[in-house]
Amino acid sequence: MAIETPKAIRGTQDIFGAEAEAFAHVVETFERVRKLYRFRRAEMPVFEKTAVFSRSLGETTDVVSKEMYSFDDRGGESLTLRPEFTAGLARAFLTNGWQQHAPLKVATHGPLFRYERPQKGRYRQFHQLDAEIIGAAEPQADVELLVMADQLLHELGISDGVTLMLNTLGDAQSREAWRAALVEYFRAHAGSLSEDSQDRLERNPLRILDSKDPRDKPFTADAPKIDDFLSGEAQDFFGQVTAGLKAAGVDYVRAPALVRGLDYYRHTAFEFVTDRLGAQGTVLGGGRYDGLIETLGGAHTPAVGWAAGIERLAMLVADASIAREPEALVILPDGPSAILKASALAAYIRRRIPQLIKKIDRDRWNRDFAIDDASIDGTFADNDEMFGFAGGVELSFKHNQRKQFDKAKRDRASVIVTVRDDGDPSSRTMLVSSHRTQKDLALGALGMHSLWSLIEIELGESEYSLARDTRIILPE
RNA sequence: GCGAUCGUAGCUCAGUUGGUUAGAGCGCCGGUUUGUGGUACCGGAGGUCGGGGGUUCGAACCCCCUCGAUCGCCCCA
Repeated sequence: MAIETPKAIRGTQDIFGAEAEAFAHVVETFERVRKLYRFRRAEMPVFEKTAVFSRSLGETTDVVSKEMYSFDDRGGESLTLRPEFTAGLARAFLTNGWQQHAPLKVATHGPLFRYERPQKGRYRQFHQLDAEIIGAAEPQADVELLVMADQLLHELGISDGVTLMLNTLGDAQSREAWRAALVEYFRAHAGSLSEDSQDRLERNPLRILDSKDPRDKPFTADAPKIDDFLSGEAQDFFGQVTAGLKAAGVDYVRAPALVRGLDYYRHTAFEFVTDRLGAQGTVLGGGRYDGLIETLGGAHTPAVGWAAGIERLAMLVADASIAREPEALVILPDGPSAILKASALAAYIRRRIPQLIKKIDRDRWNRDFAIDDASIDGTFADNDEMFGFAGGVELSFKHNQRKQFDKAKRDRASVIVTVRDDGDPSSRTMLVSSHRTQKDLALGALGMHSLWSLIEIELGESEYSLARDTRIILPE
């Protein structure tokens, strides 16, 4: 009887290789930018009491009413796997006395769970980056978050084709008045609306504006505009947000129909949208949620935040082939007698490389900046590559020599070093086809190839003497 | 939750009026050759044709159910 291999759960993914590199690249870039903007790091549990989400998101929202992974634990308590970050973060803010840090700039990332129909860029276990400012009513907080999001996309190299869609929902009064006007307006045309929109009329009338159904289009154009219902304060607030964006040089498009799905949003609402991911075009979205903390029993605490889908960002990164698997220097023991020597060499190089990189960076720094301050403007761009080193040393231990060599090439080795035992007159080093392009080399990129040159010099006449008999095999 | 397309070796796929032991490339394992490893060649392992049921003398190919993926709707990151 054959043993059946259990299958992965629907909507989950196993990420590997280039995709995993892209995923990690997104997270690493986020961490760097988050520190740059001085957002503090937080980690929260993956599950909470169900009430944390049902109360803050709104009972009637799709997320709460049909997409949550909820279950009773052994004590009979209803728990839920987090479908989003904000509610759990708000709960943590209240239960840990984080109020003392307000306005608190926090960031986190990790897995979230939603029972939805899987599609490209949409999974049941998915991952988000998240940034929030809790306890700040100032529009400058909204601006800070948006500028940070914009920089993140730029640093990921995927800002082309991504547009910031911006809207305001006004304060609670403005939003309510607008909502009432919309209901009245659409109710007059209810008979002509799509079934979906007739349903939305009761549950979430704002969303009718977003409808893609051609039957709704004629009515959405003439629907009441939020701008006509904004209070003076709400107008002023939005004006300060847009002025802040202009001052920081962040482009946006006013999207009066943009409405976020969750009940807690007020004032600023925004999405960064791309047309390259089909129906899942929203890559980062968020807004202000001044009422949320109160729904969890806290004092009135204004807050803003956004979340971004790591999978979606990673797909854009992969399309732009920005993230590469690290290049390799491969060390092959040439026969069993050379195994120990090869591992000694690998250990030496691996320990030495971080110091060499520091030394190179320091030398370049001195060369570029110490000589002439006036040159600073021009040197930053030139030096982008020097911080991008991603290389590794692979010590091969497969027994078949031929396979070792073939595998090294498949793994895109920049340098292959074979090691033979002492006393073997044919001891030699081989440099095999550098896979870096001419352009990379011309830029003086810090690759495995150039690092190996330094190591060769260091080794000199040592016991390895690997630089002798060097042979270079040119790329095809 | 609704609609559409699809599901054949590890990967990419071929395989129609349903008919003998289901194929290719790449990968994997072994070997030969090449003046020392980028080549070429030989051989081998590996497939419940997503799963279950049905129609039929006989189905990878037809029908039903089911699971999964993809695309769209809904919703959202």
